Amino acid sequence: MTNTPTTPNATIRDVARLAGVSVATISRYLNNPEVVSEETRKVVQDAMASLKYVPNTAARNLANRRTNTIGLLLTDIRSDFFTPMLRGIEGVTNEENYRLLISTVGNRLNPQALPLGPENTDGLIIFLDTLSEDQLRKMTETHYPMVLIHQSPPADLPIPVVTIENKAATQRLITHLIDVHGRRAIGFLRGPEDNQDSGWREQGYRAAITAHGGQVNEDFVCYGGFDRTQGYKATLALFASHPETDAVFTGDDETAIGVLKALQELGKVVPDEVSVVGFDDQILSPFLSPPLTTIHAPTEQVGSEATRQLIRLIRTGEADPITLLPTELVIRRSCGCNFPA
Amino acid sequence: MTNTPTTPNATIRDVARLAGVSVATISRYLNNPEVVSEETRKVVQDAMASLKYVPNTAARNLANRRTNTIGLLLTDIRSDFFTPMLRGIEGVTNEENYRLLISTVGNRLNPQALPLGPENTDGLIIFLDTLSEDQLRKMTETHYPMVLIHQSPPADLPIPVVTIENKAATQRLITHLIDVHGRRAIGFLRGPEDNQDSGWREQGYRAAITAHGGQVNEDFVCYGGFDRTQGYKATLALFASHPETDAVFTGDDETAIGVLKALQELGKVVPDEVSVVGFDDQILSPFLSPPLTTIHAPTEQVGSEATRQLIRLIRTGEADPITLLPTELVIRRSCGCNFPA
DNA sequence: CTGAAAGCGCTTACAG
DNA sequence: CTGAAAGCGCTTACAG
Repeated sequence: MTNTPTTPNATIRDVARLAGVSVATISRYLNNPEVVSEETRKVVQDAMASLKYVPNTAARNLANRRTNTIGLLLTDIRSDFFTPMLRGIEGVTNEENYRLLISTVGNRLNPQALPLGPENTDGLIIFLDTLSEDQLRKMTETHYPMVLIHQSPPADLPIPVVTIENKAATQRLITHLIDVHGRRAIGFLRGPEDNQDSGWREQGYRAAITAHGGQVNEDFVCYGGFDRTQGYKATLALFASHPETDAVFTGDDETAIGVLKALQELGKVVPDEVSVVGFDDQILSPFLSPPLTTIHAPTEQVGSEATRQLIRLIRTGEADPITLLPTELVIRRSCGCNFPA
Repeated sequence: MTNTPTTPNATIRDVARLAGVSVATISRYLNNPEVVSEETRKVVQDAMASLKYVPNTAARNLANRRTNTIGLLLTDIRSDFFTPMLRGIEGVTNEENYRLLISTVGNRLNPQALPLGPENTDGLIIFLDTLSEDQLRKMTETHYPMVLIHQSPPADLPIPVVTIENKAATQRLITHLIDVHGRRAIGFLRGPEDNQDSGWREQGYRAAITAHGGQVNEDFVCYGGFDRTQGYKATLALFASHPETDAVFTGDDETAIGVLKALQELGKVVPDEVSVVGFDDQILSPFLSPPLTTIHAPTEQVGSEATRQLIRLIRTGEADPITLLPTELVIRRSCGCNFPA
């Protein structure tokens, strides 16, 4: 299958010639139609149409010193998490007439050559642990607009953050397990060591237990990745050492899948014998069996809000230092409640 | 939070001045270091480093008449399907040093203004039903490189396609239901009317039944979207009119979730009374209960292969007219086999 | 409301 | 191996 180049595209000069006006007028028509006289406008329109003229973006970017593009930097493209976030980002970029450039970087490897930067984007949305503190610091020095998602910047760097409310929601969830379902031995698969969301959730977990006069048994706080397999293994290990466990709270819904599988193998009936609750409310959560009680994280909004903040930062030089989006308890069946089937 | 612009970036001219050479030499160093003398190279390196020089992409693009960027055009960002595909695409663009621009367009609405085109990308990957035949035709006329995913072009348009093998795999799957599990009344939730994959799967379904001396009962072929809710409703309707149904084949795994839910409510035990099988092998499929027998679709490879074809088309003007990636039967529990738990 | 001209930051034949 | 100069296709003060 062959694709041979055709006649080169018409340029602004061609349009000007055909319309019998100057290139400046064409440019004005493009950027500010109302300053061009009604009559001229018509001629220009016709000329553009008959030449099928499409302005050259590179030339406009060069002359304007901006790219009208924002970048999204990720470590990888995985998980249910990613899709709604991207949808939120893409929705706003589309609305605001920005283009969206996406790139992954190996997790903090090869710190030099970033594929996205001032040379091709007006600003950057940075997801989670994508960049090292050092890189963030350098990029901040150049005043390149950036917004972080689900990660606070190093203390002295004024980079805006968009993330979700973790602690209060978790406290509410654990309190529900204690008050309504009488759970006492609540395992917590907290997630990765350095994940900030996990840290806040752990605070909520501890606060809930302490507030009920309990004391946190450190055996119940298990570290690990957000990952089905790890959830599966951690659950088996937890019940091996603490068979009295009567509830498992996982740092995300993804992990809950592994937990449910492990409990099934152990012959523990959920939720009769053991409650299972998660965090995120991913799209599959209502379809698990039993349907998962969890905290709804507004992931799509995180994406859209981060994009709005970034565009504001680009345009006005200002943004909210921190945006904390509200989360919400979603009661289903896996905690022990009677979820309408 | 404020972000004030800083001193403008160094240009090639600044570097040339500091290094005491011409801008042409700097440009050569950038594009073809080996043609610059060892000695000059050192001086240039130092100058670039001390000025923290970053070449301006817009200027390079303008001078080169290319963007080093490829575009991905979608109707929406949804489903488990999207993530692996994007991962495949992004992997190759990264490898080949292309940037990736992503945009959605409302499904064939507003046919004029595409956000992606020759003005900002060297070529385009087009997913499914994103563009009308008319648009494809116009863009083909300009010899703009494009590759279609999961959709053939109109007959006379030479646009390369990357998709998967649907028919043979489906025939194998249905044959398995008939031969191994003795199923005879196999409902088929085929998916959207105009989806080409669905069309091929339907051919496989019919071929399998016919090959076994059966006759296809048209009541068993149900149209609908790829969607849990529709799967749920279609299943209820199917069993209402045909309670003898002993298997359901859904056009994708997503829909199978709704099918399983409906069967549970109907009190039909899967797979003892009814087999359920899907297509795609999405990440959640092994975690459904029971684990889903399905056809594995190499979605990530579809993404990477489409990207390779596009880059080849851009660079050489040639690409394979059609790339059909192999699919594979994945036996789990929901068909009736004994899947190792 | 419109035009002439300089400039955006690079690349690349053409000479040497 | 290197430089001077034209060109890539736009935008935008400056005049008028």
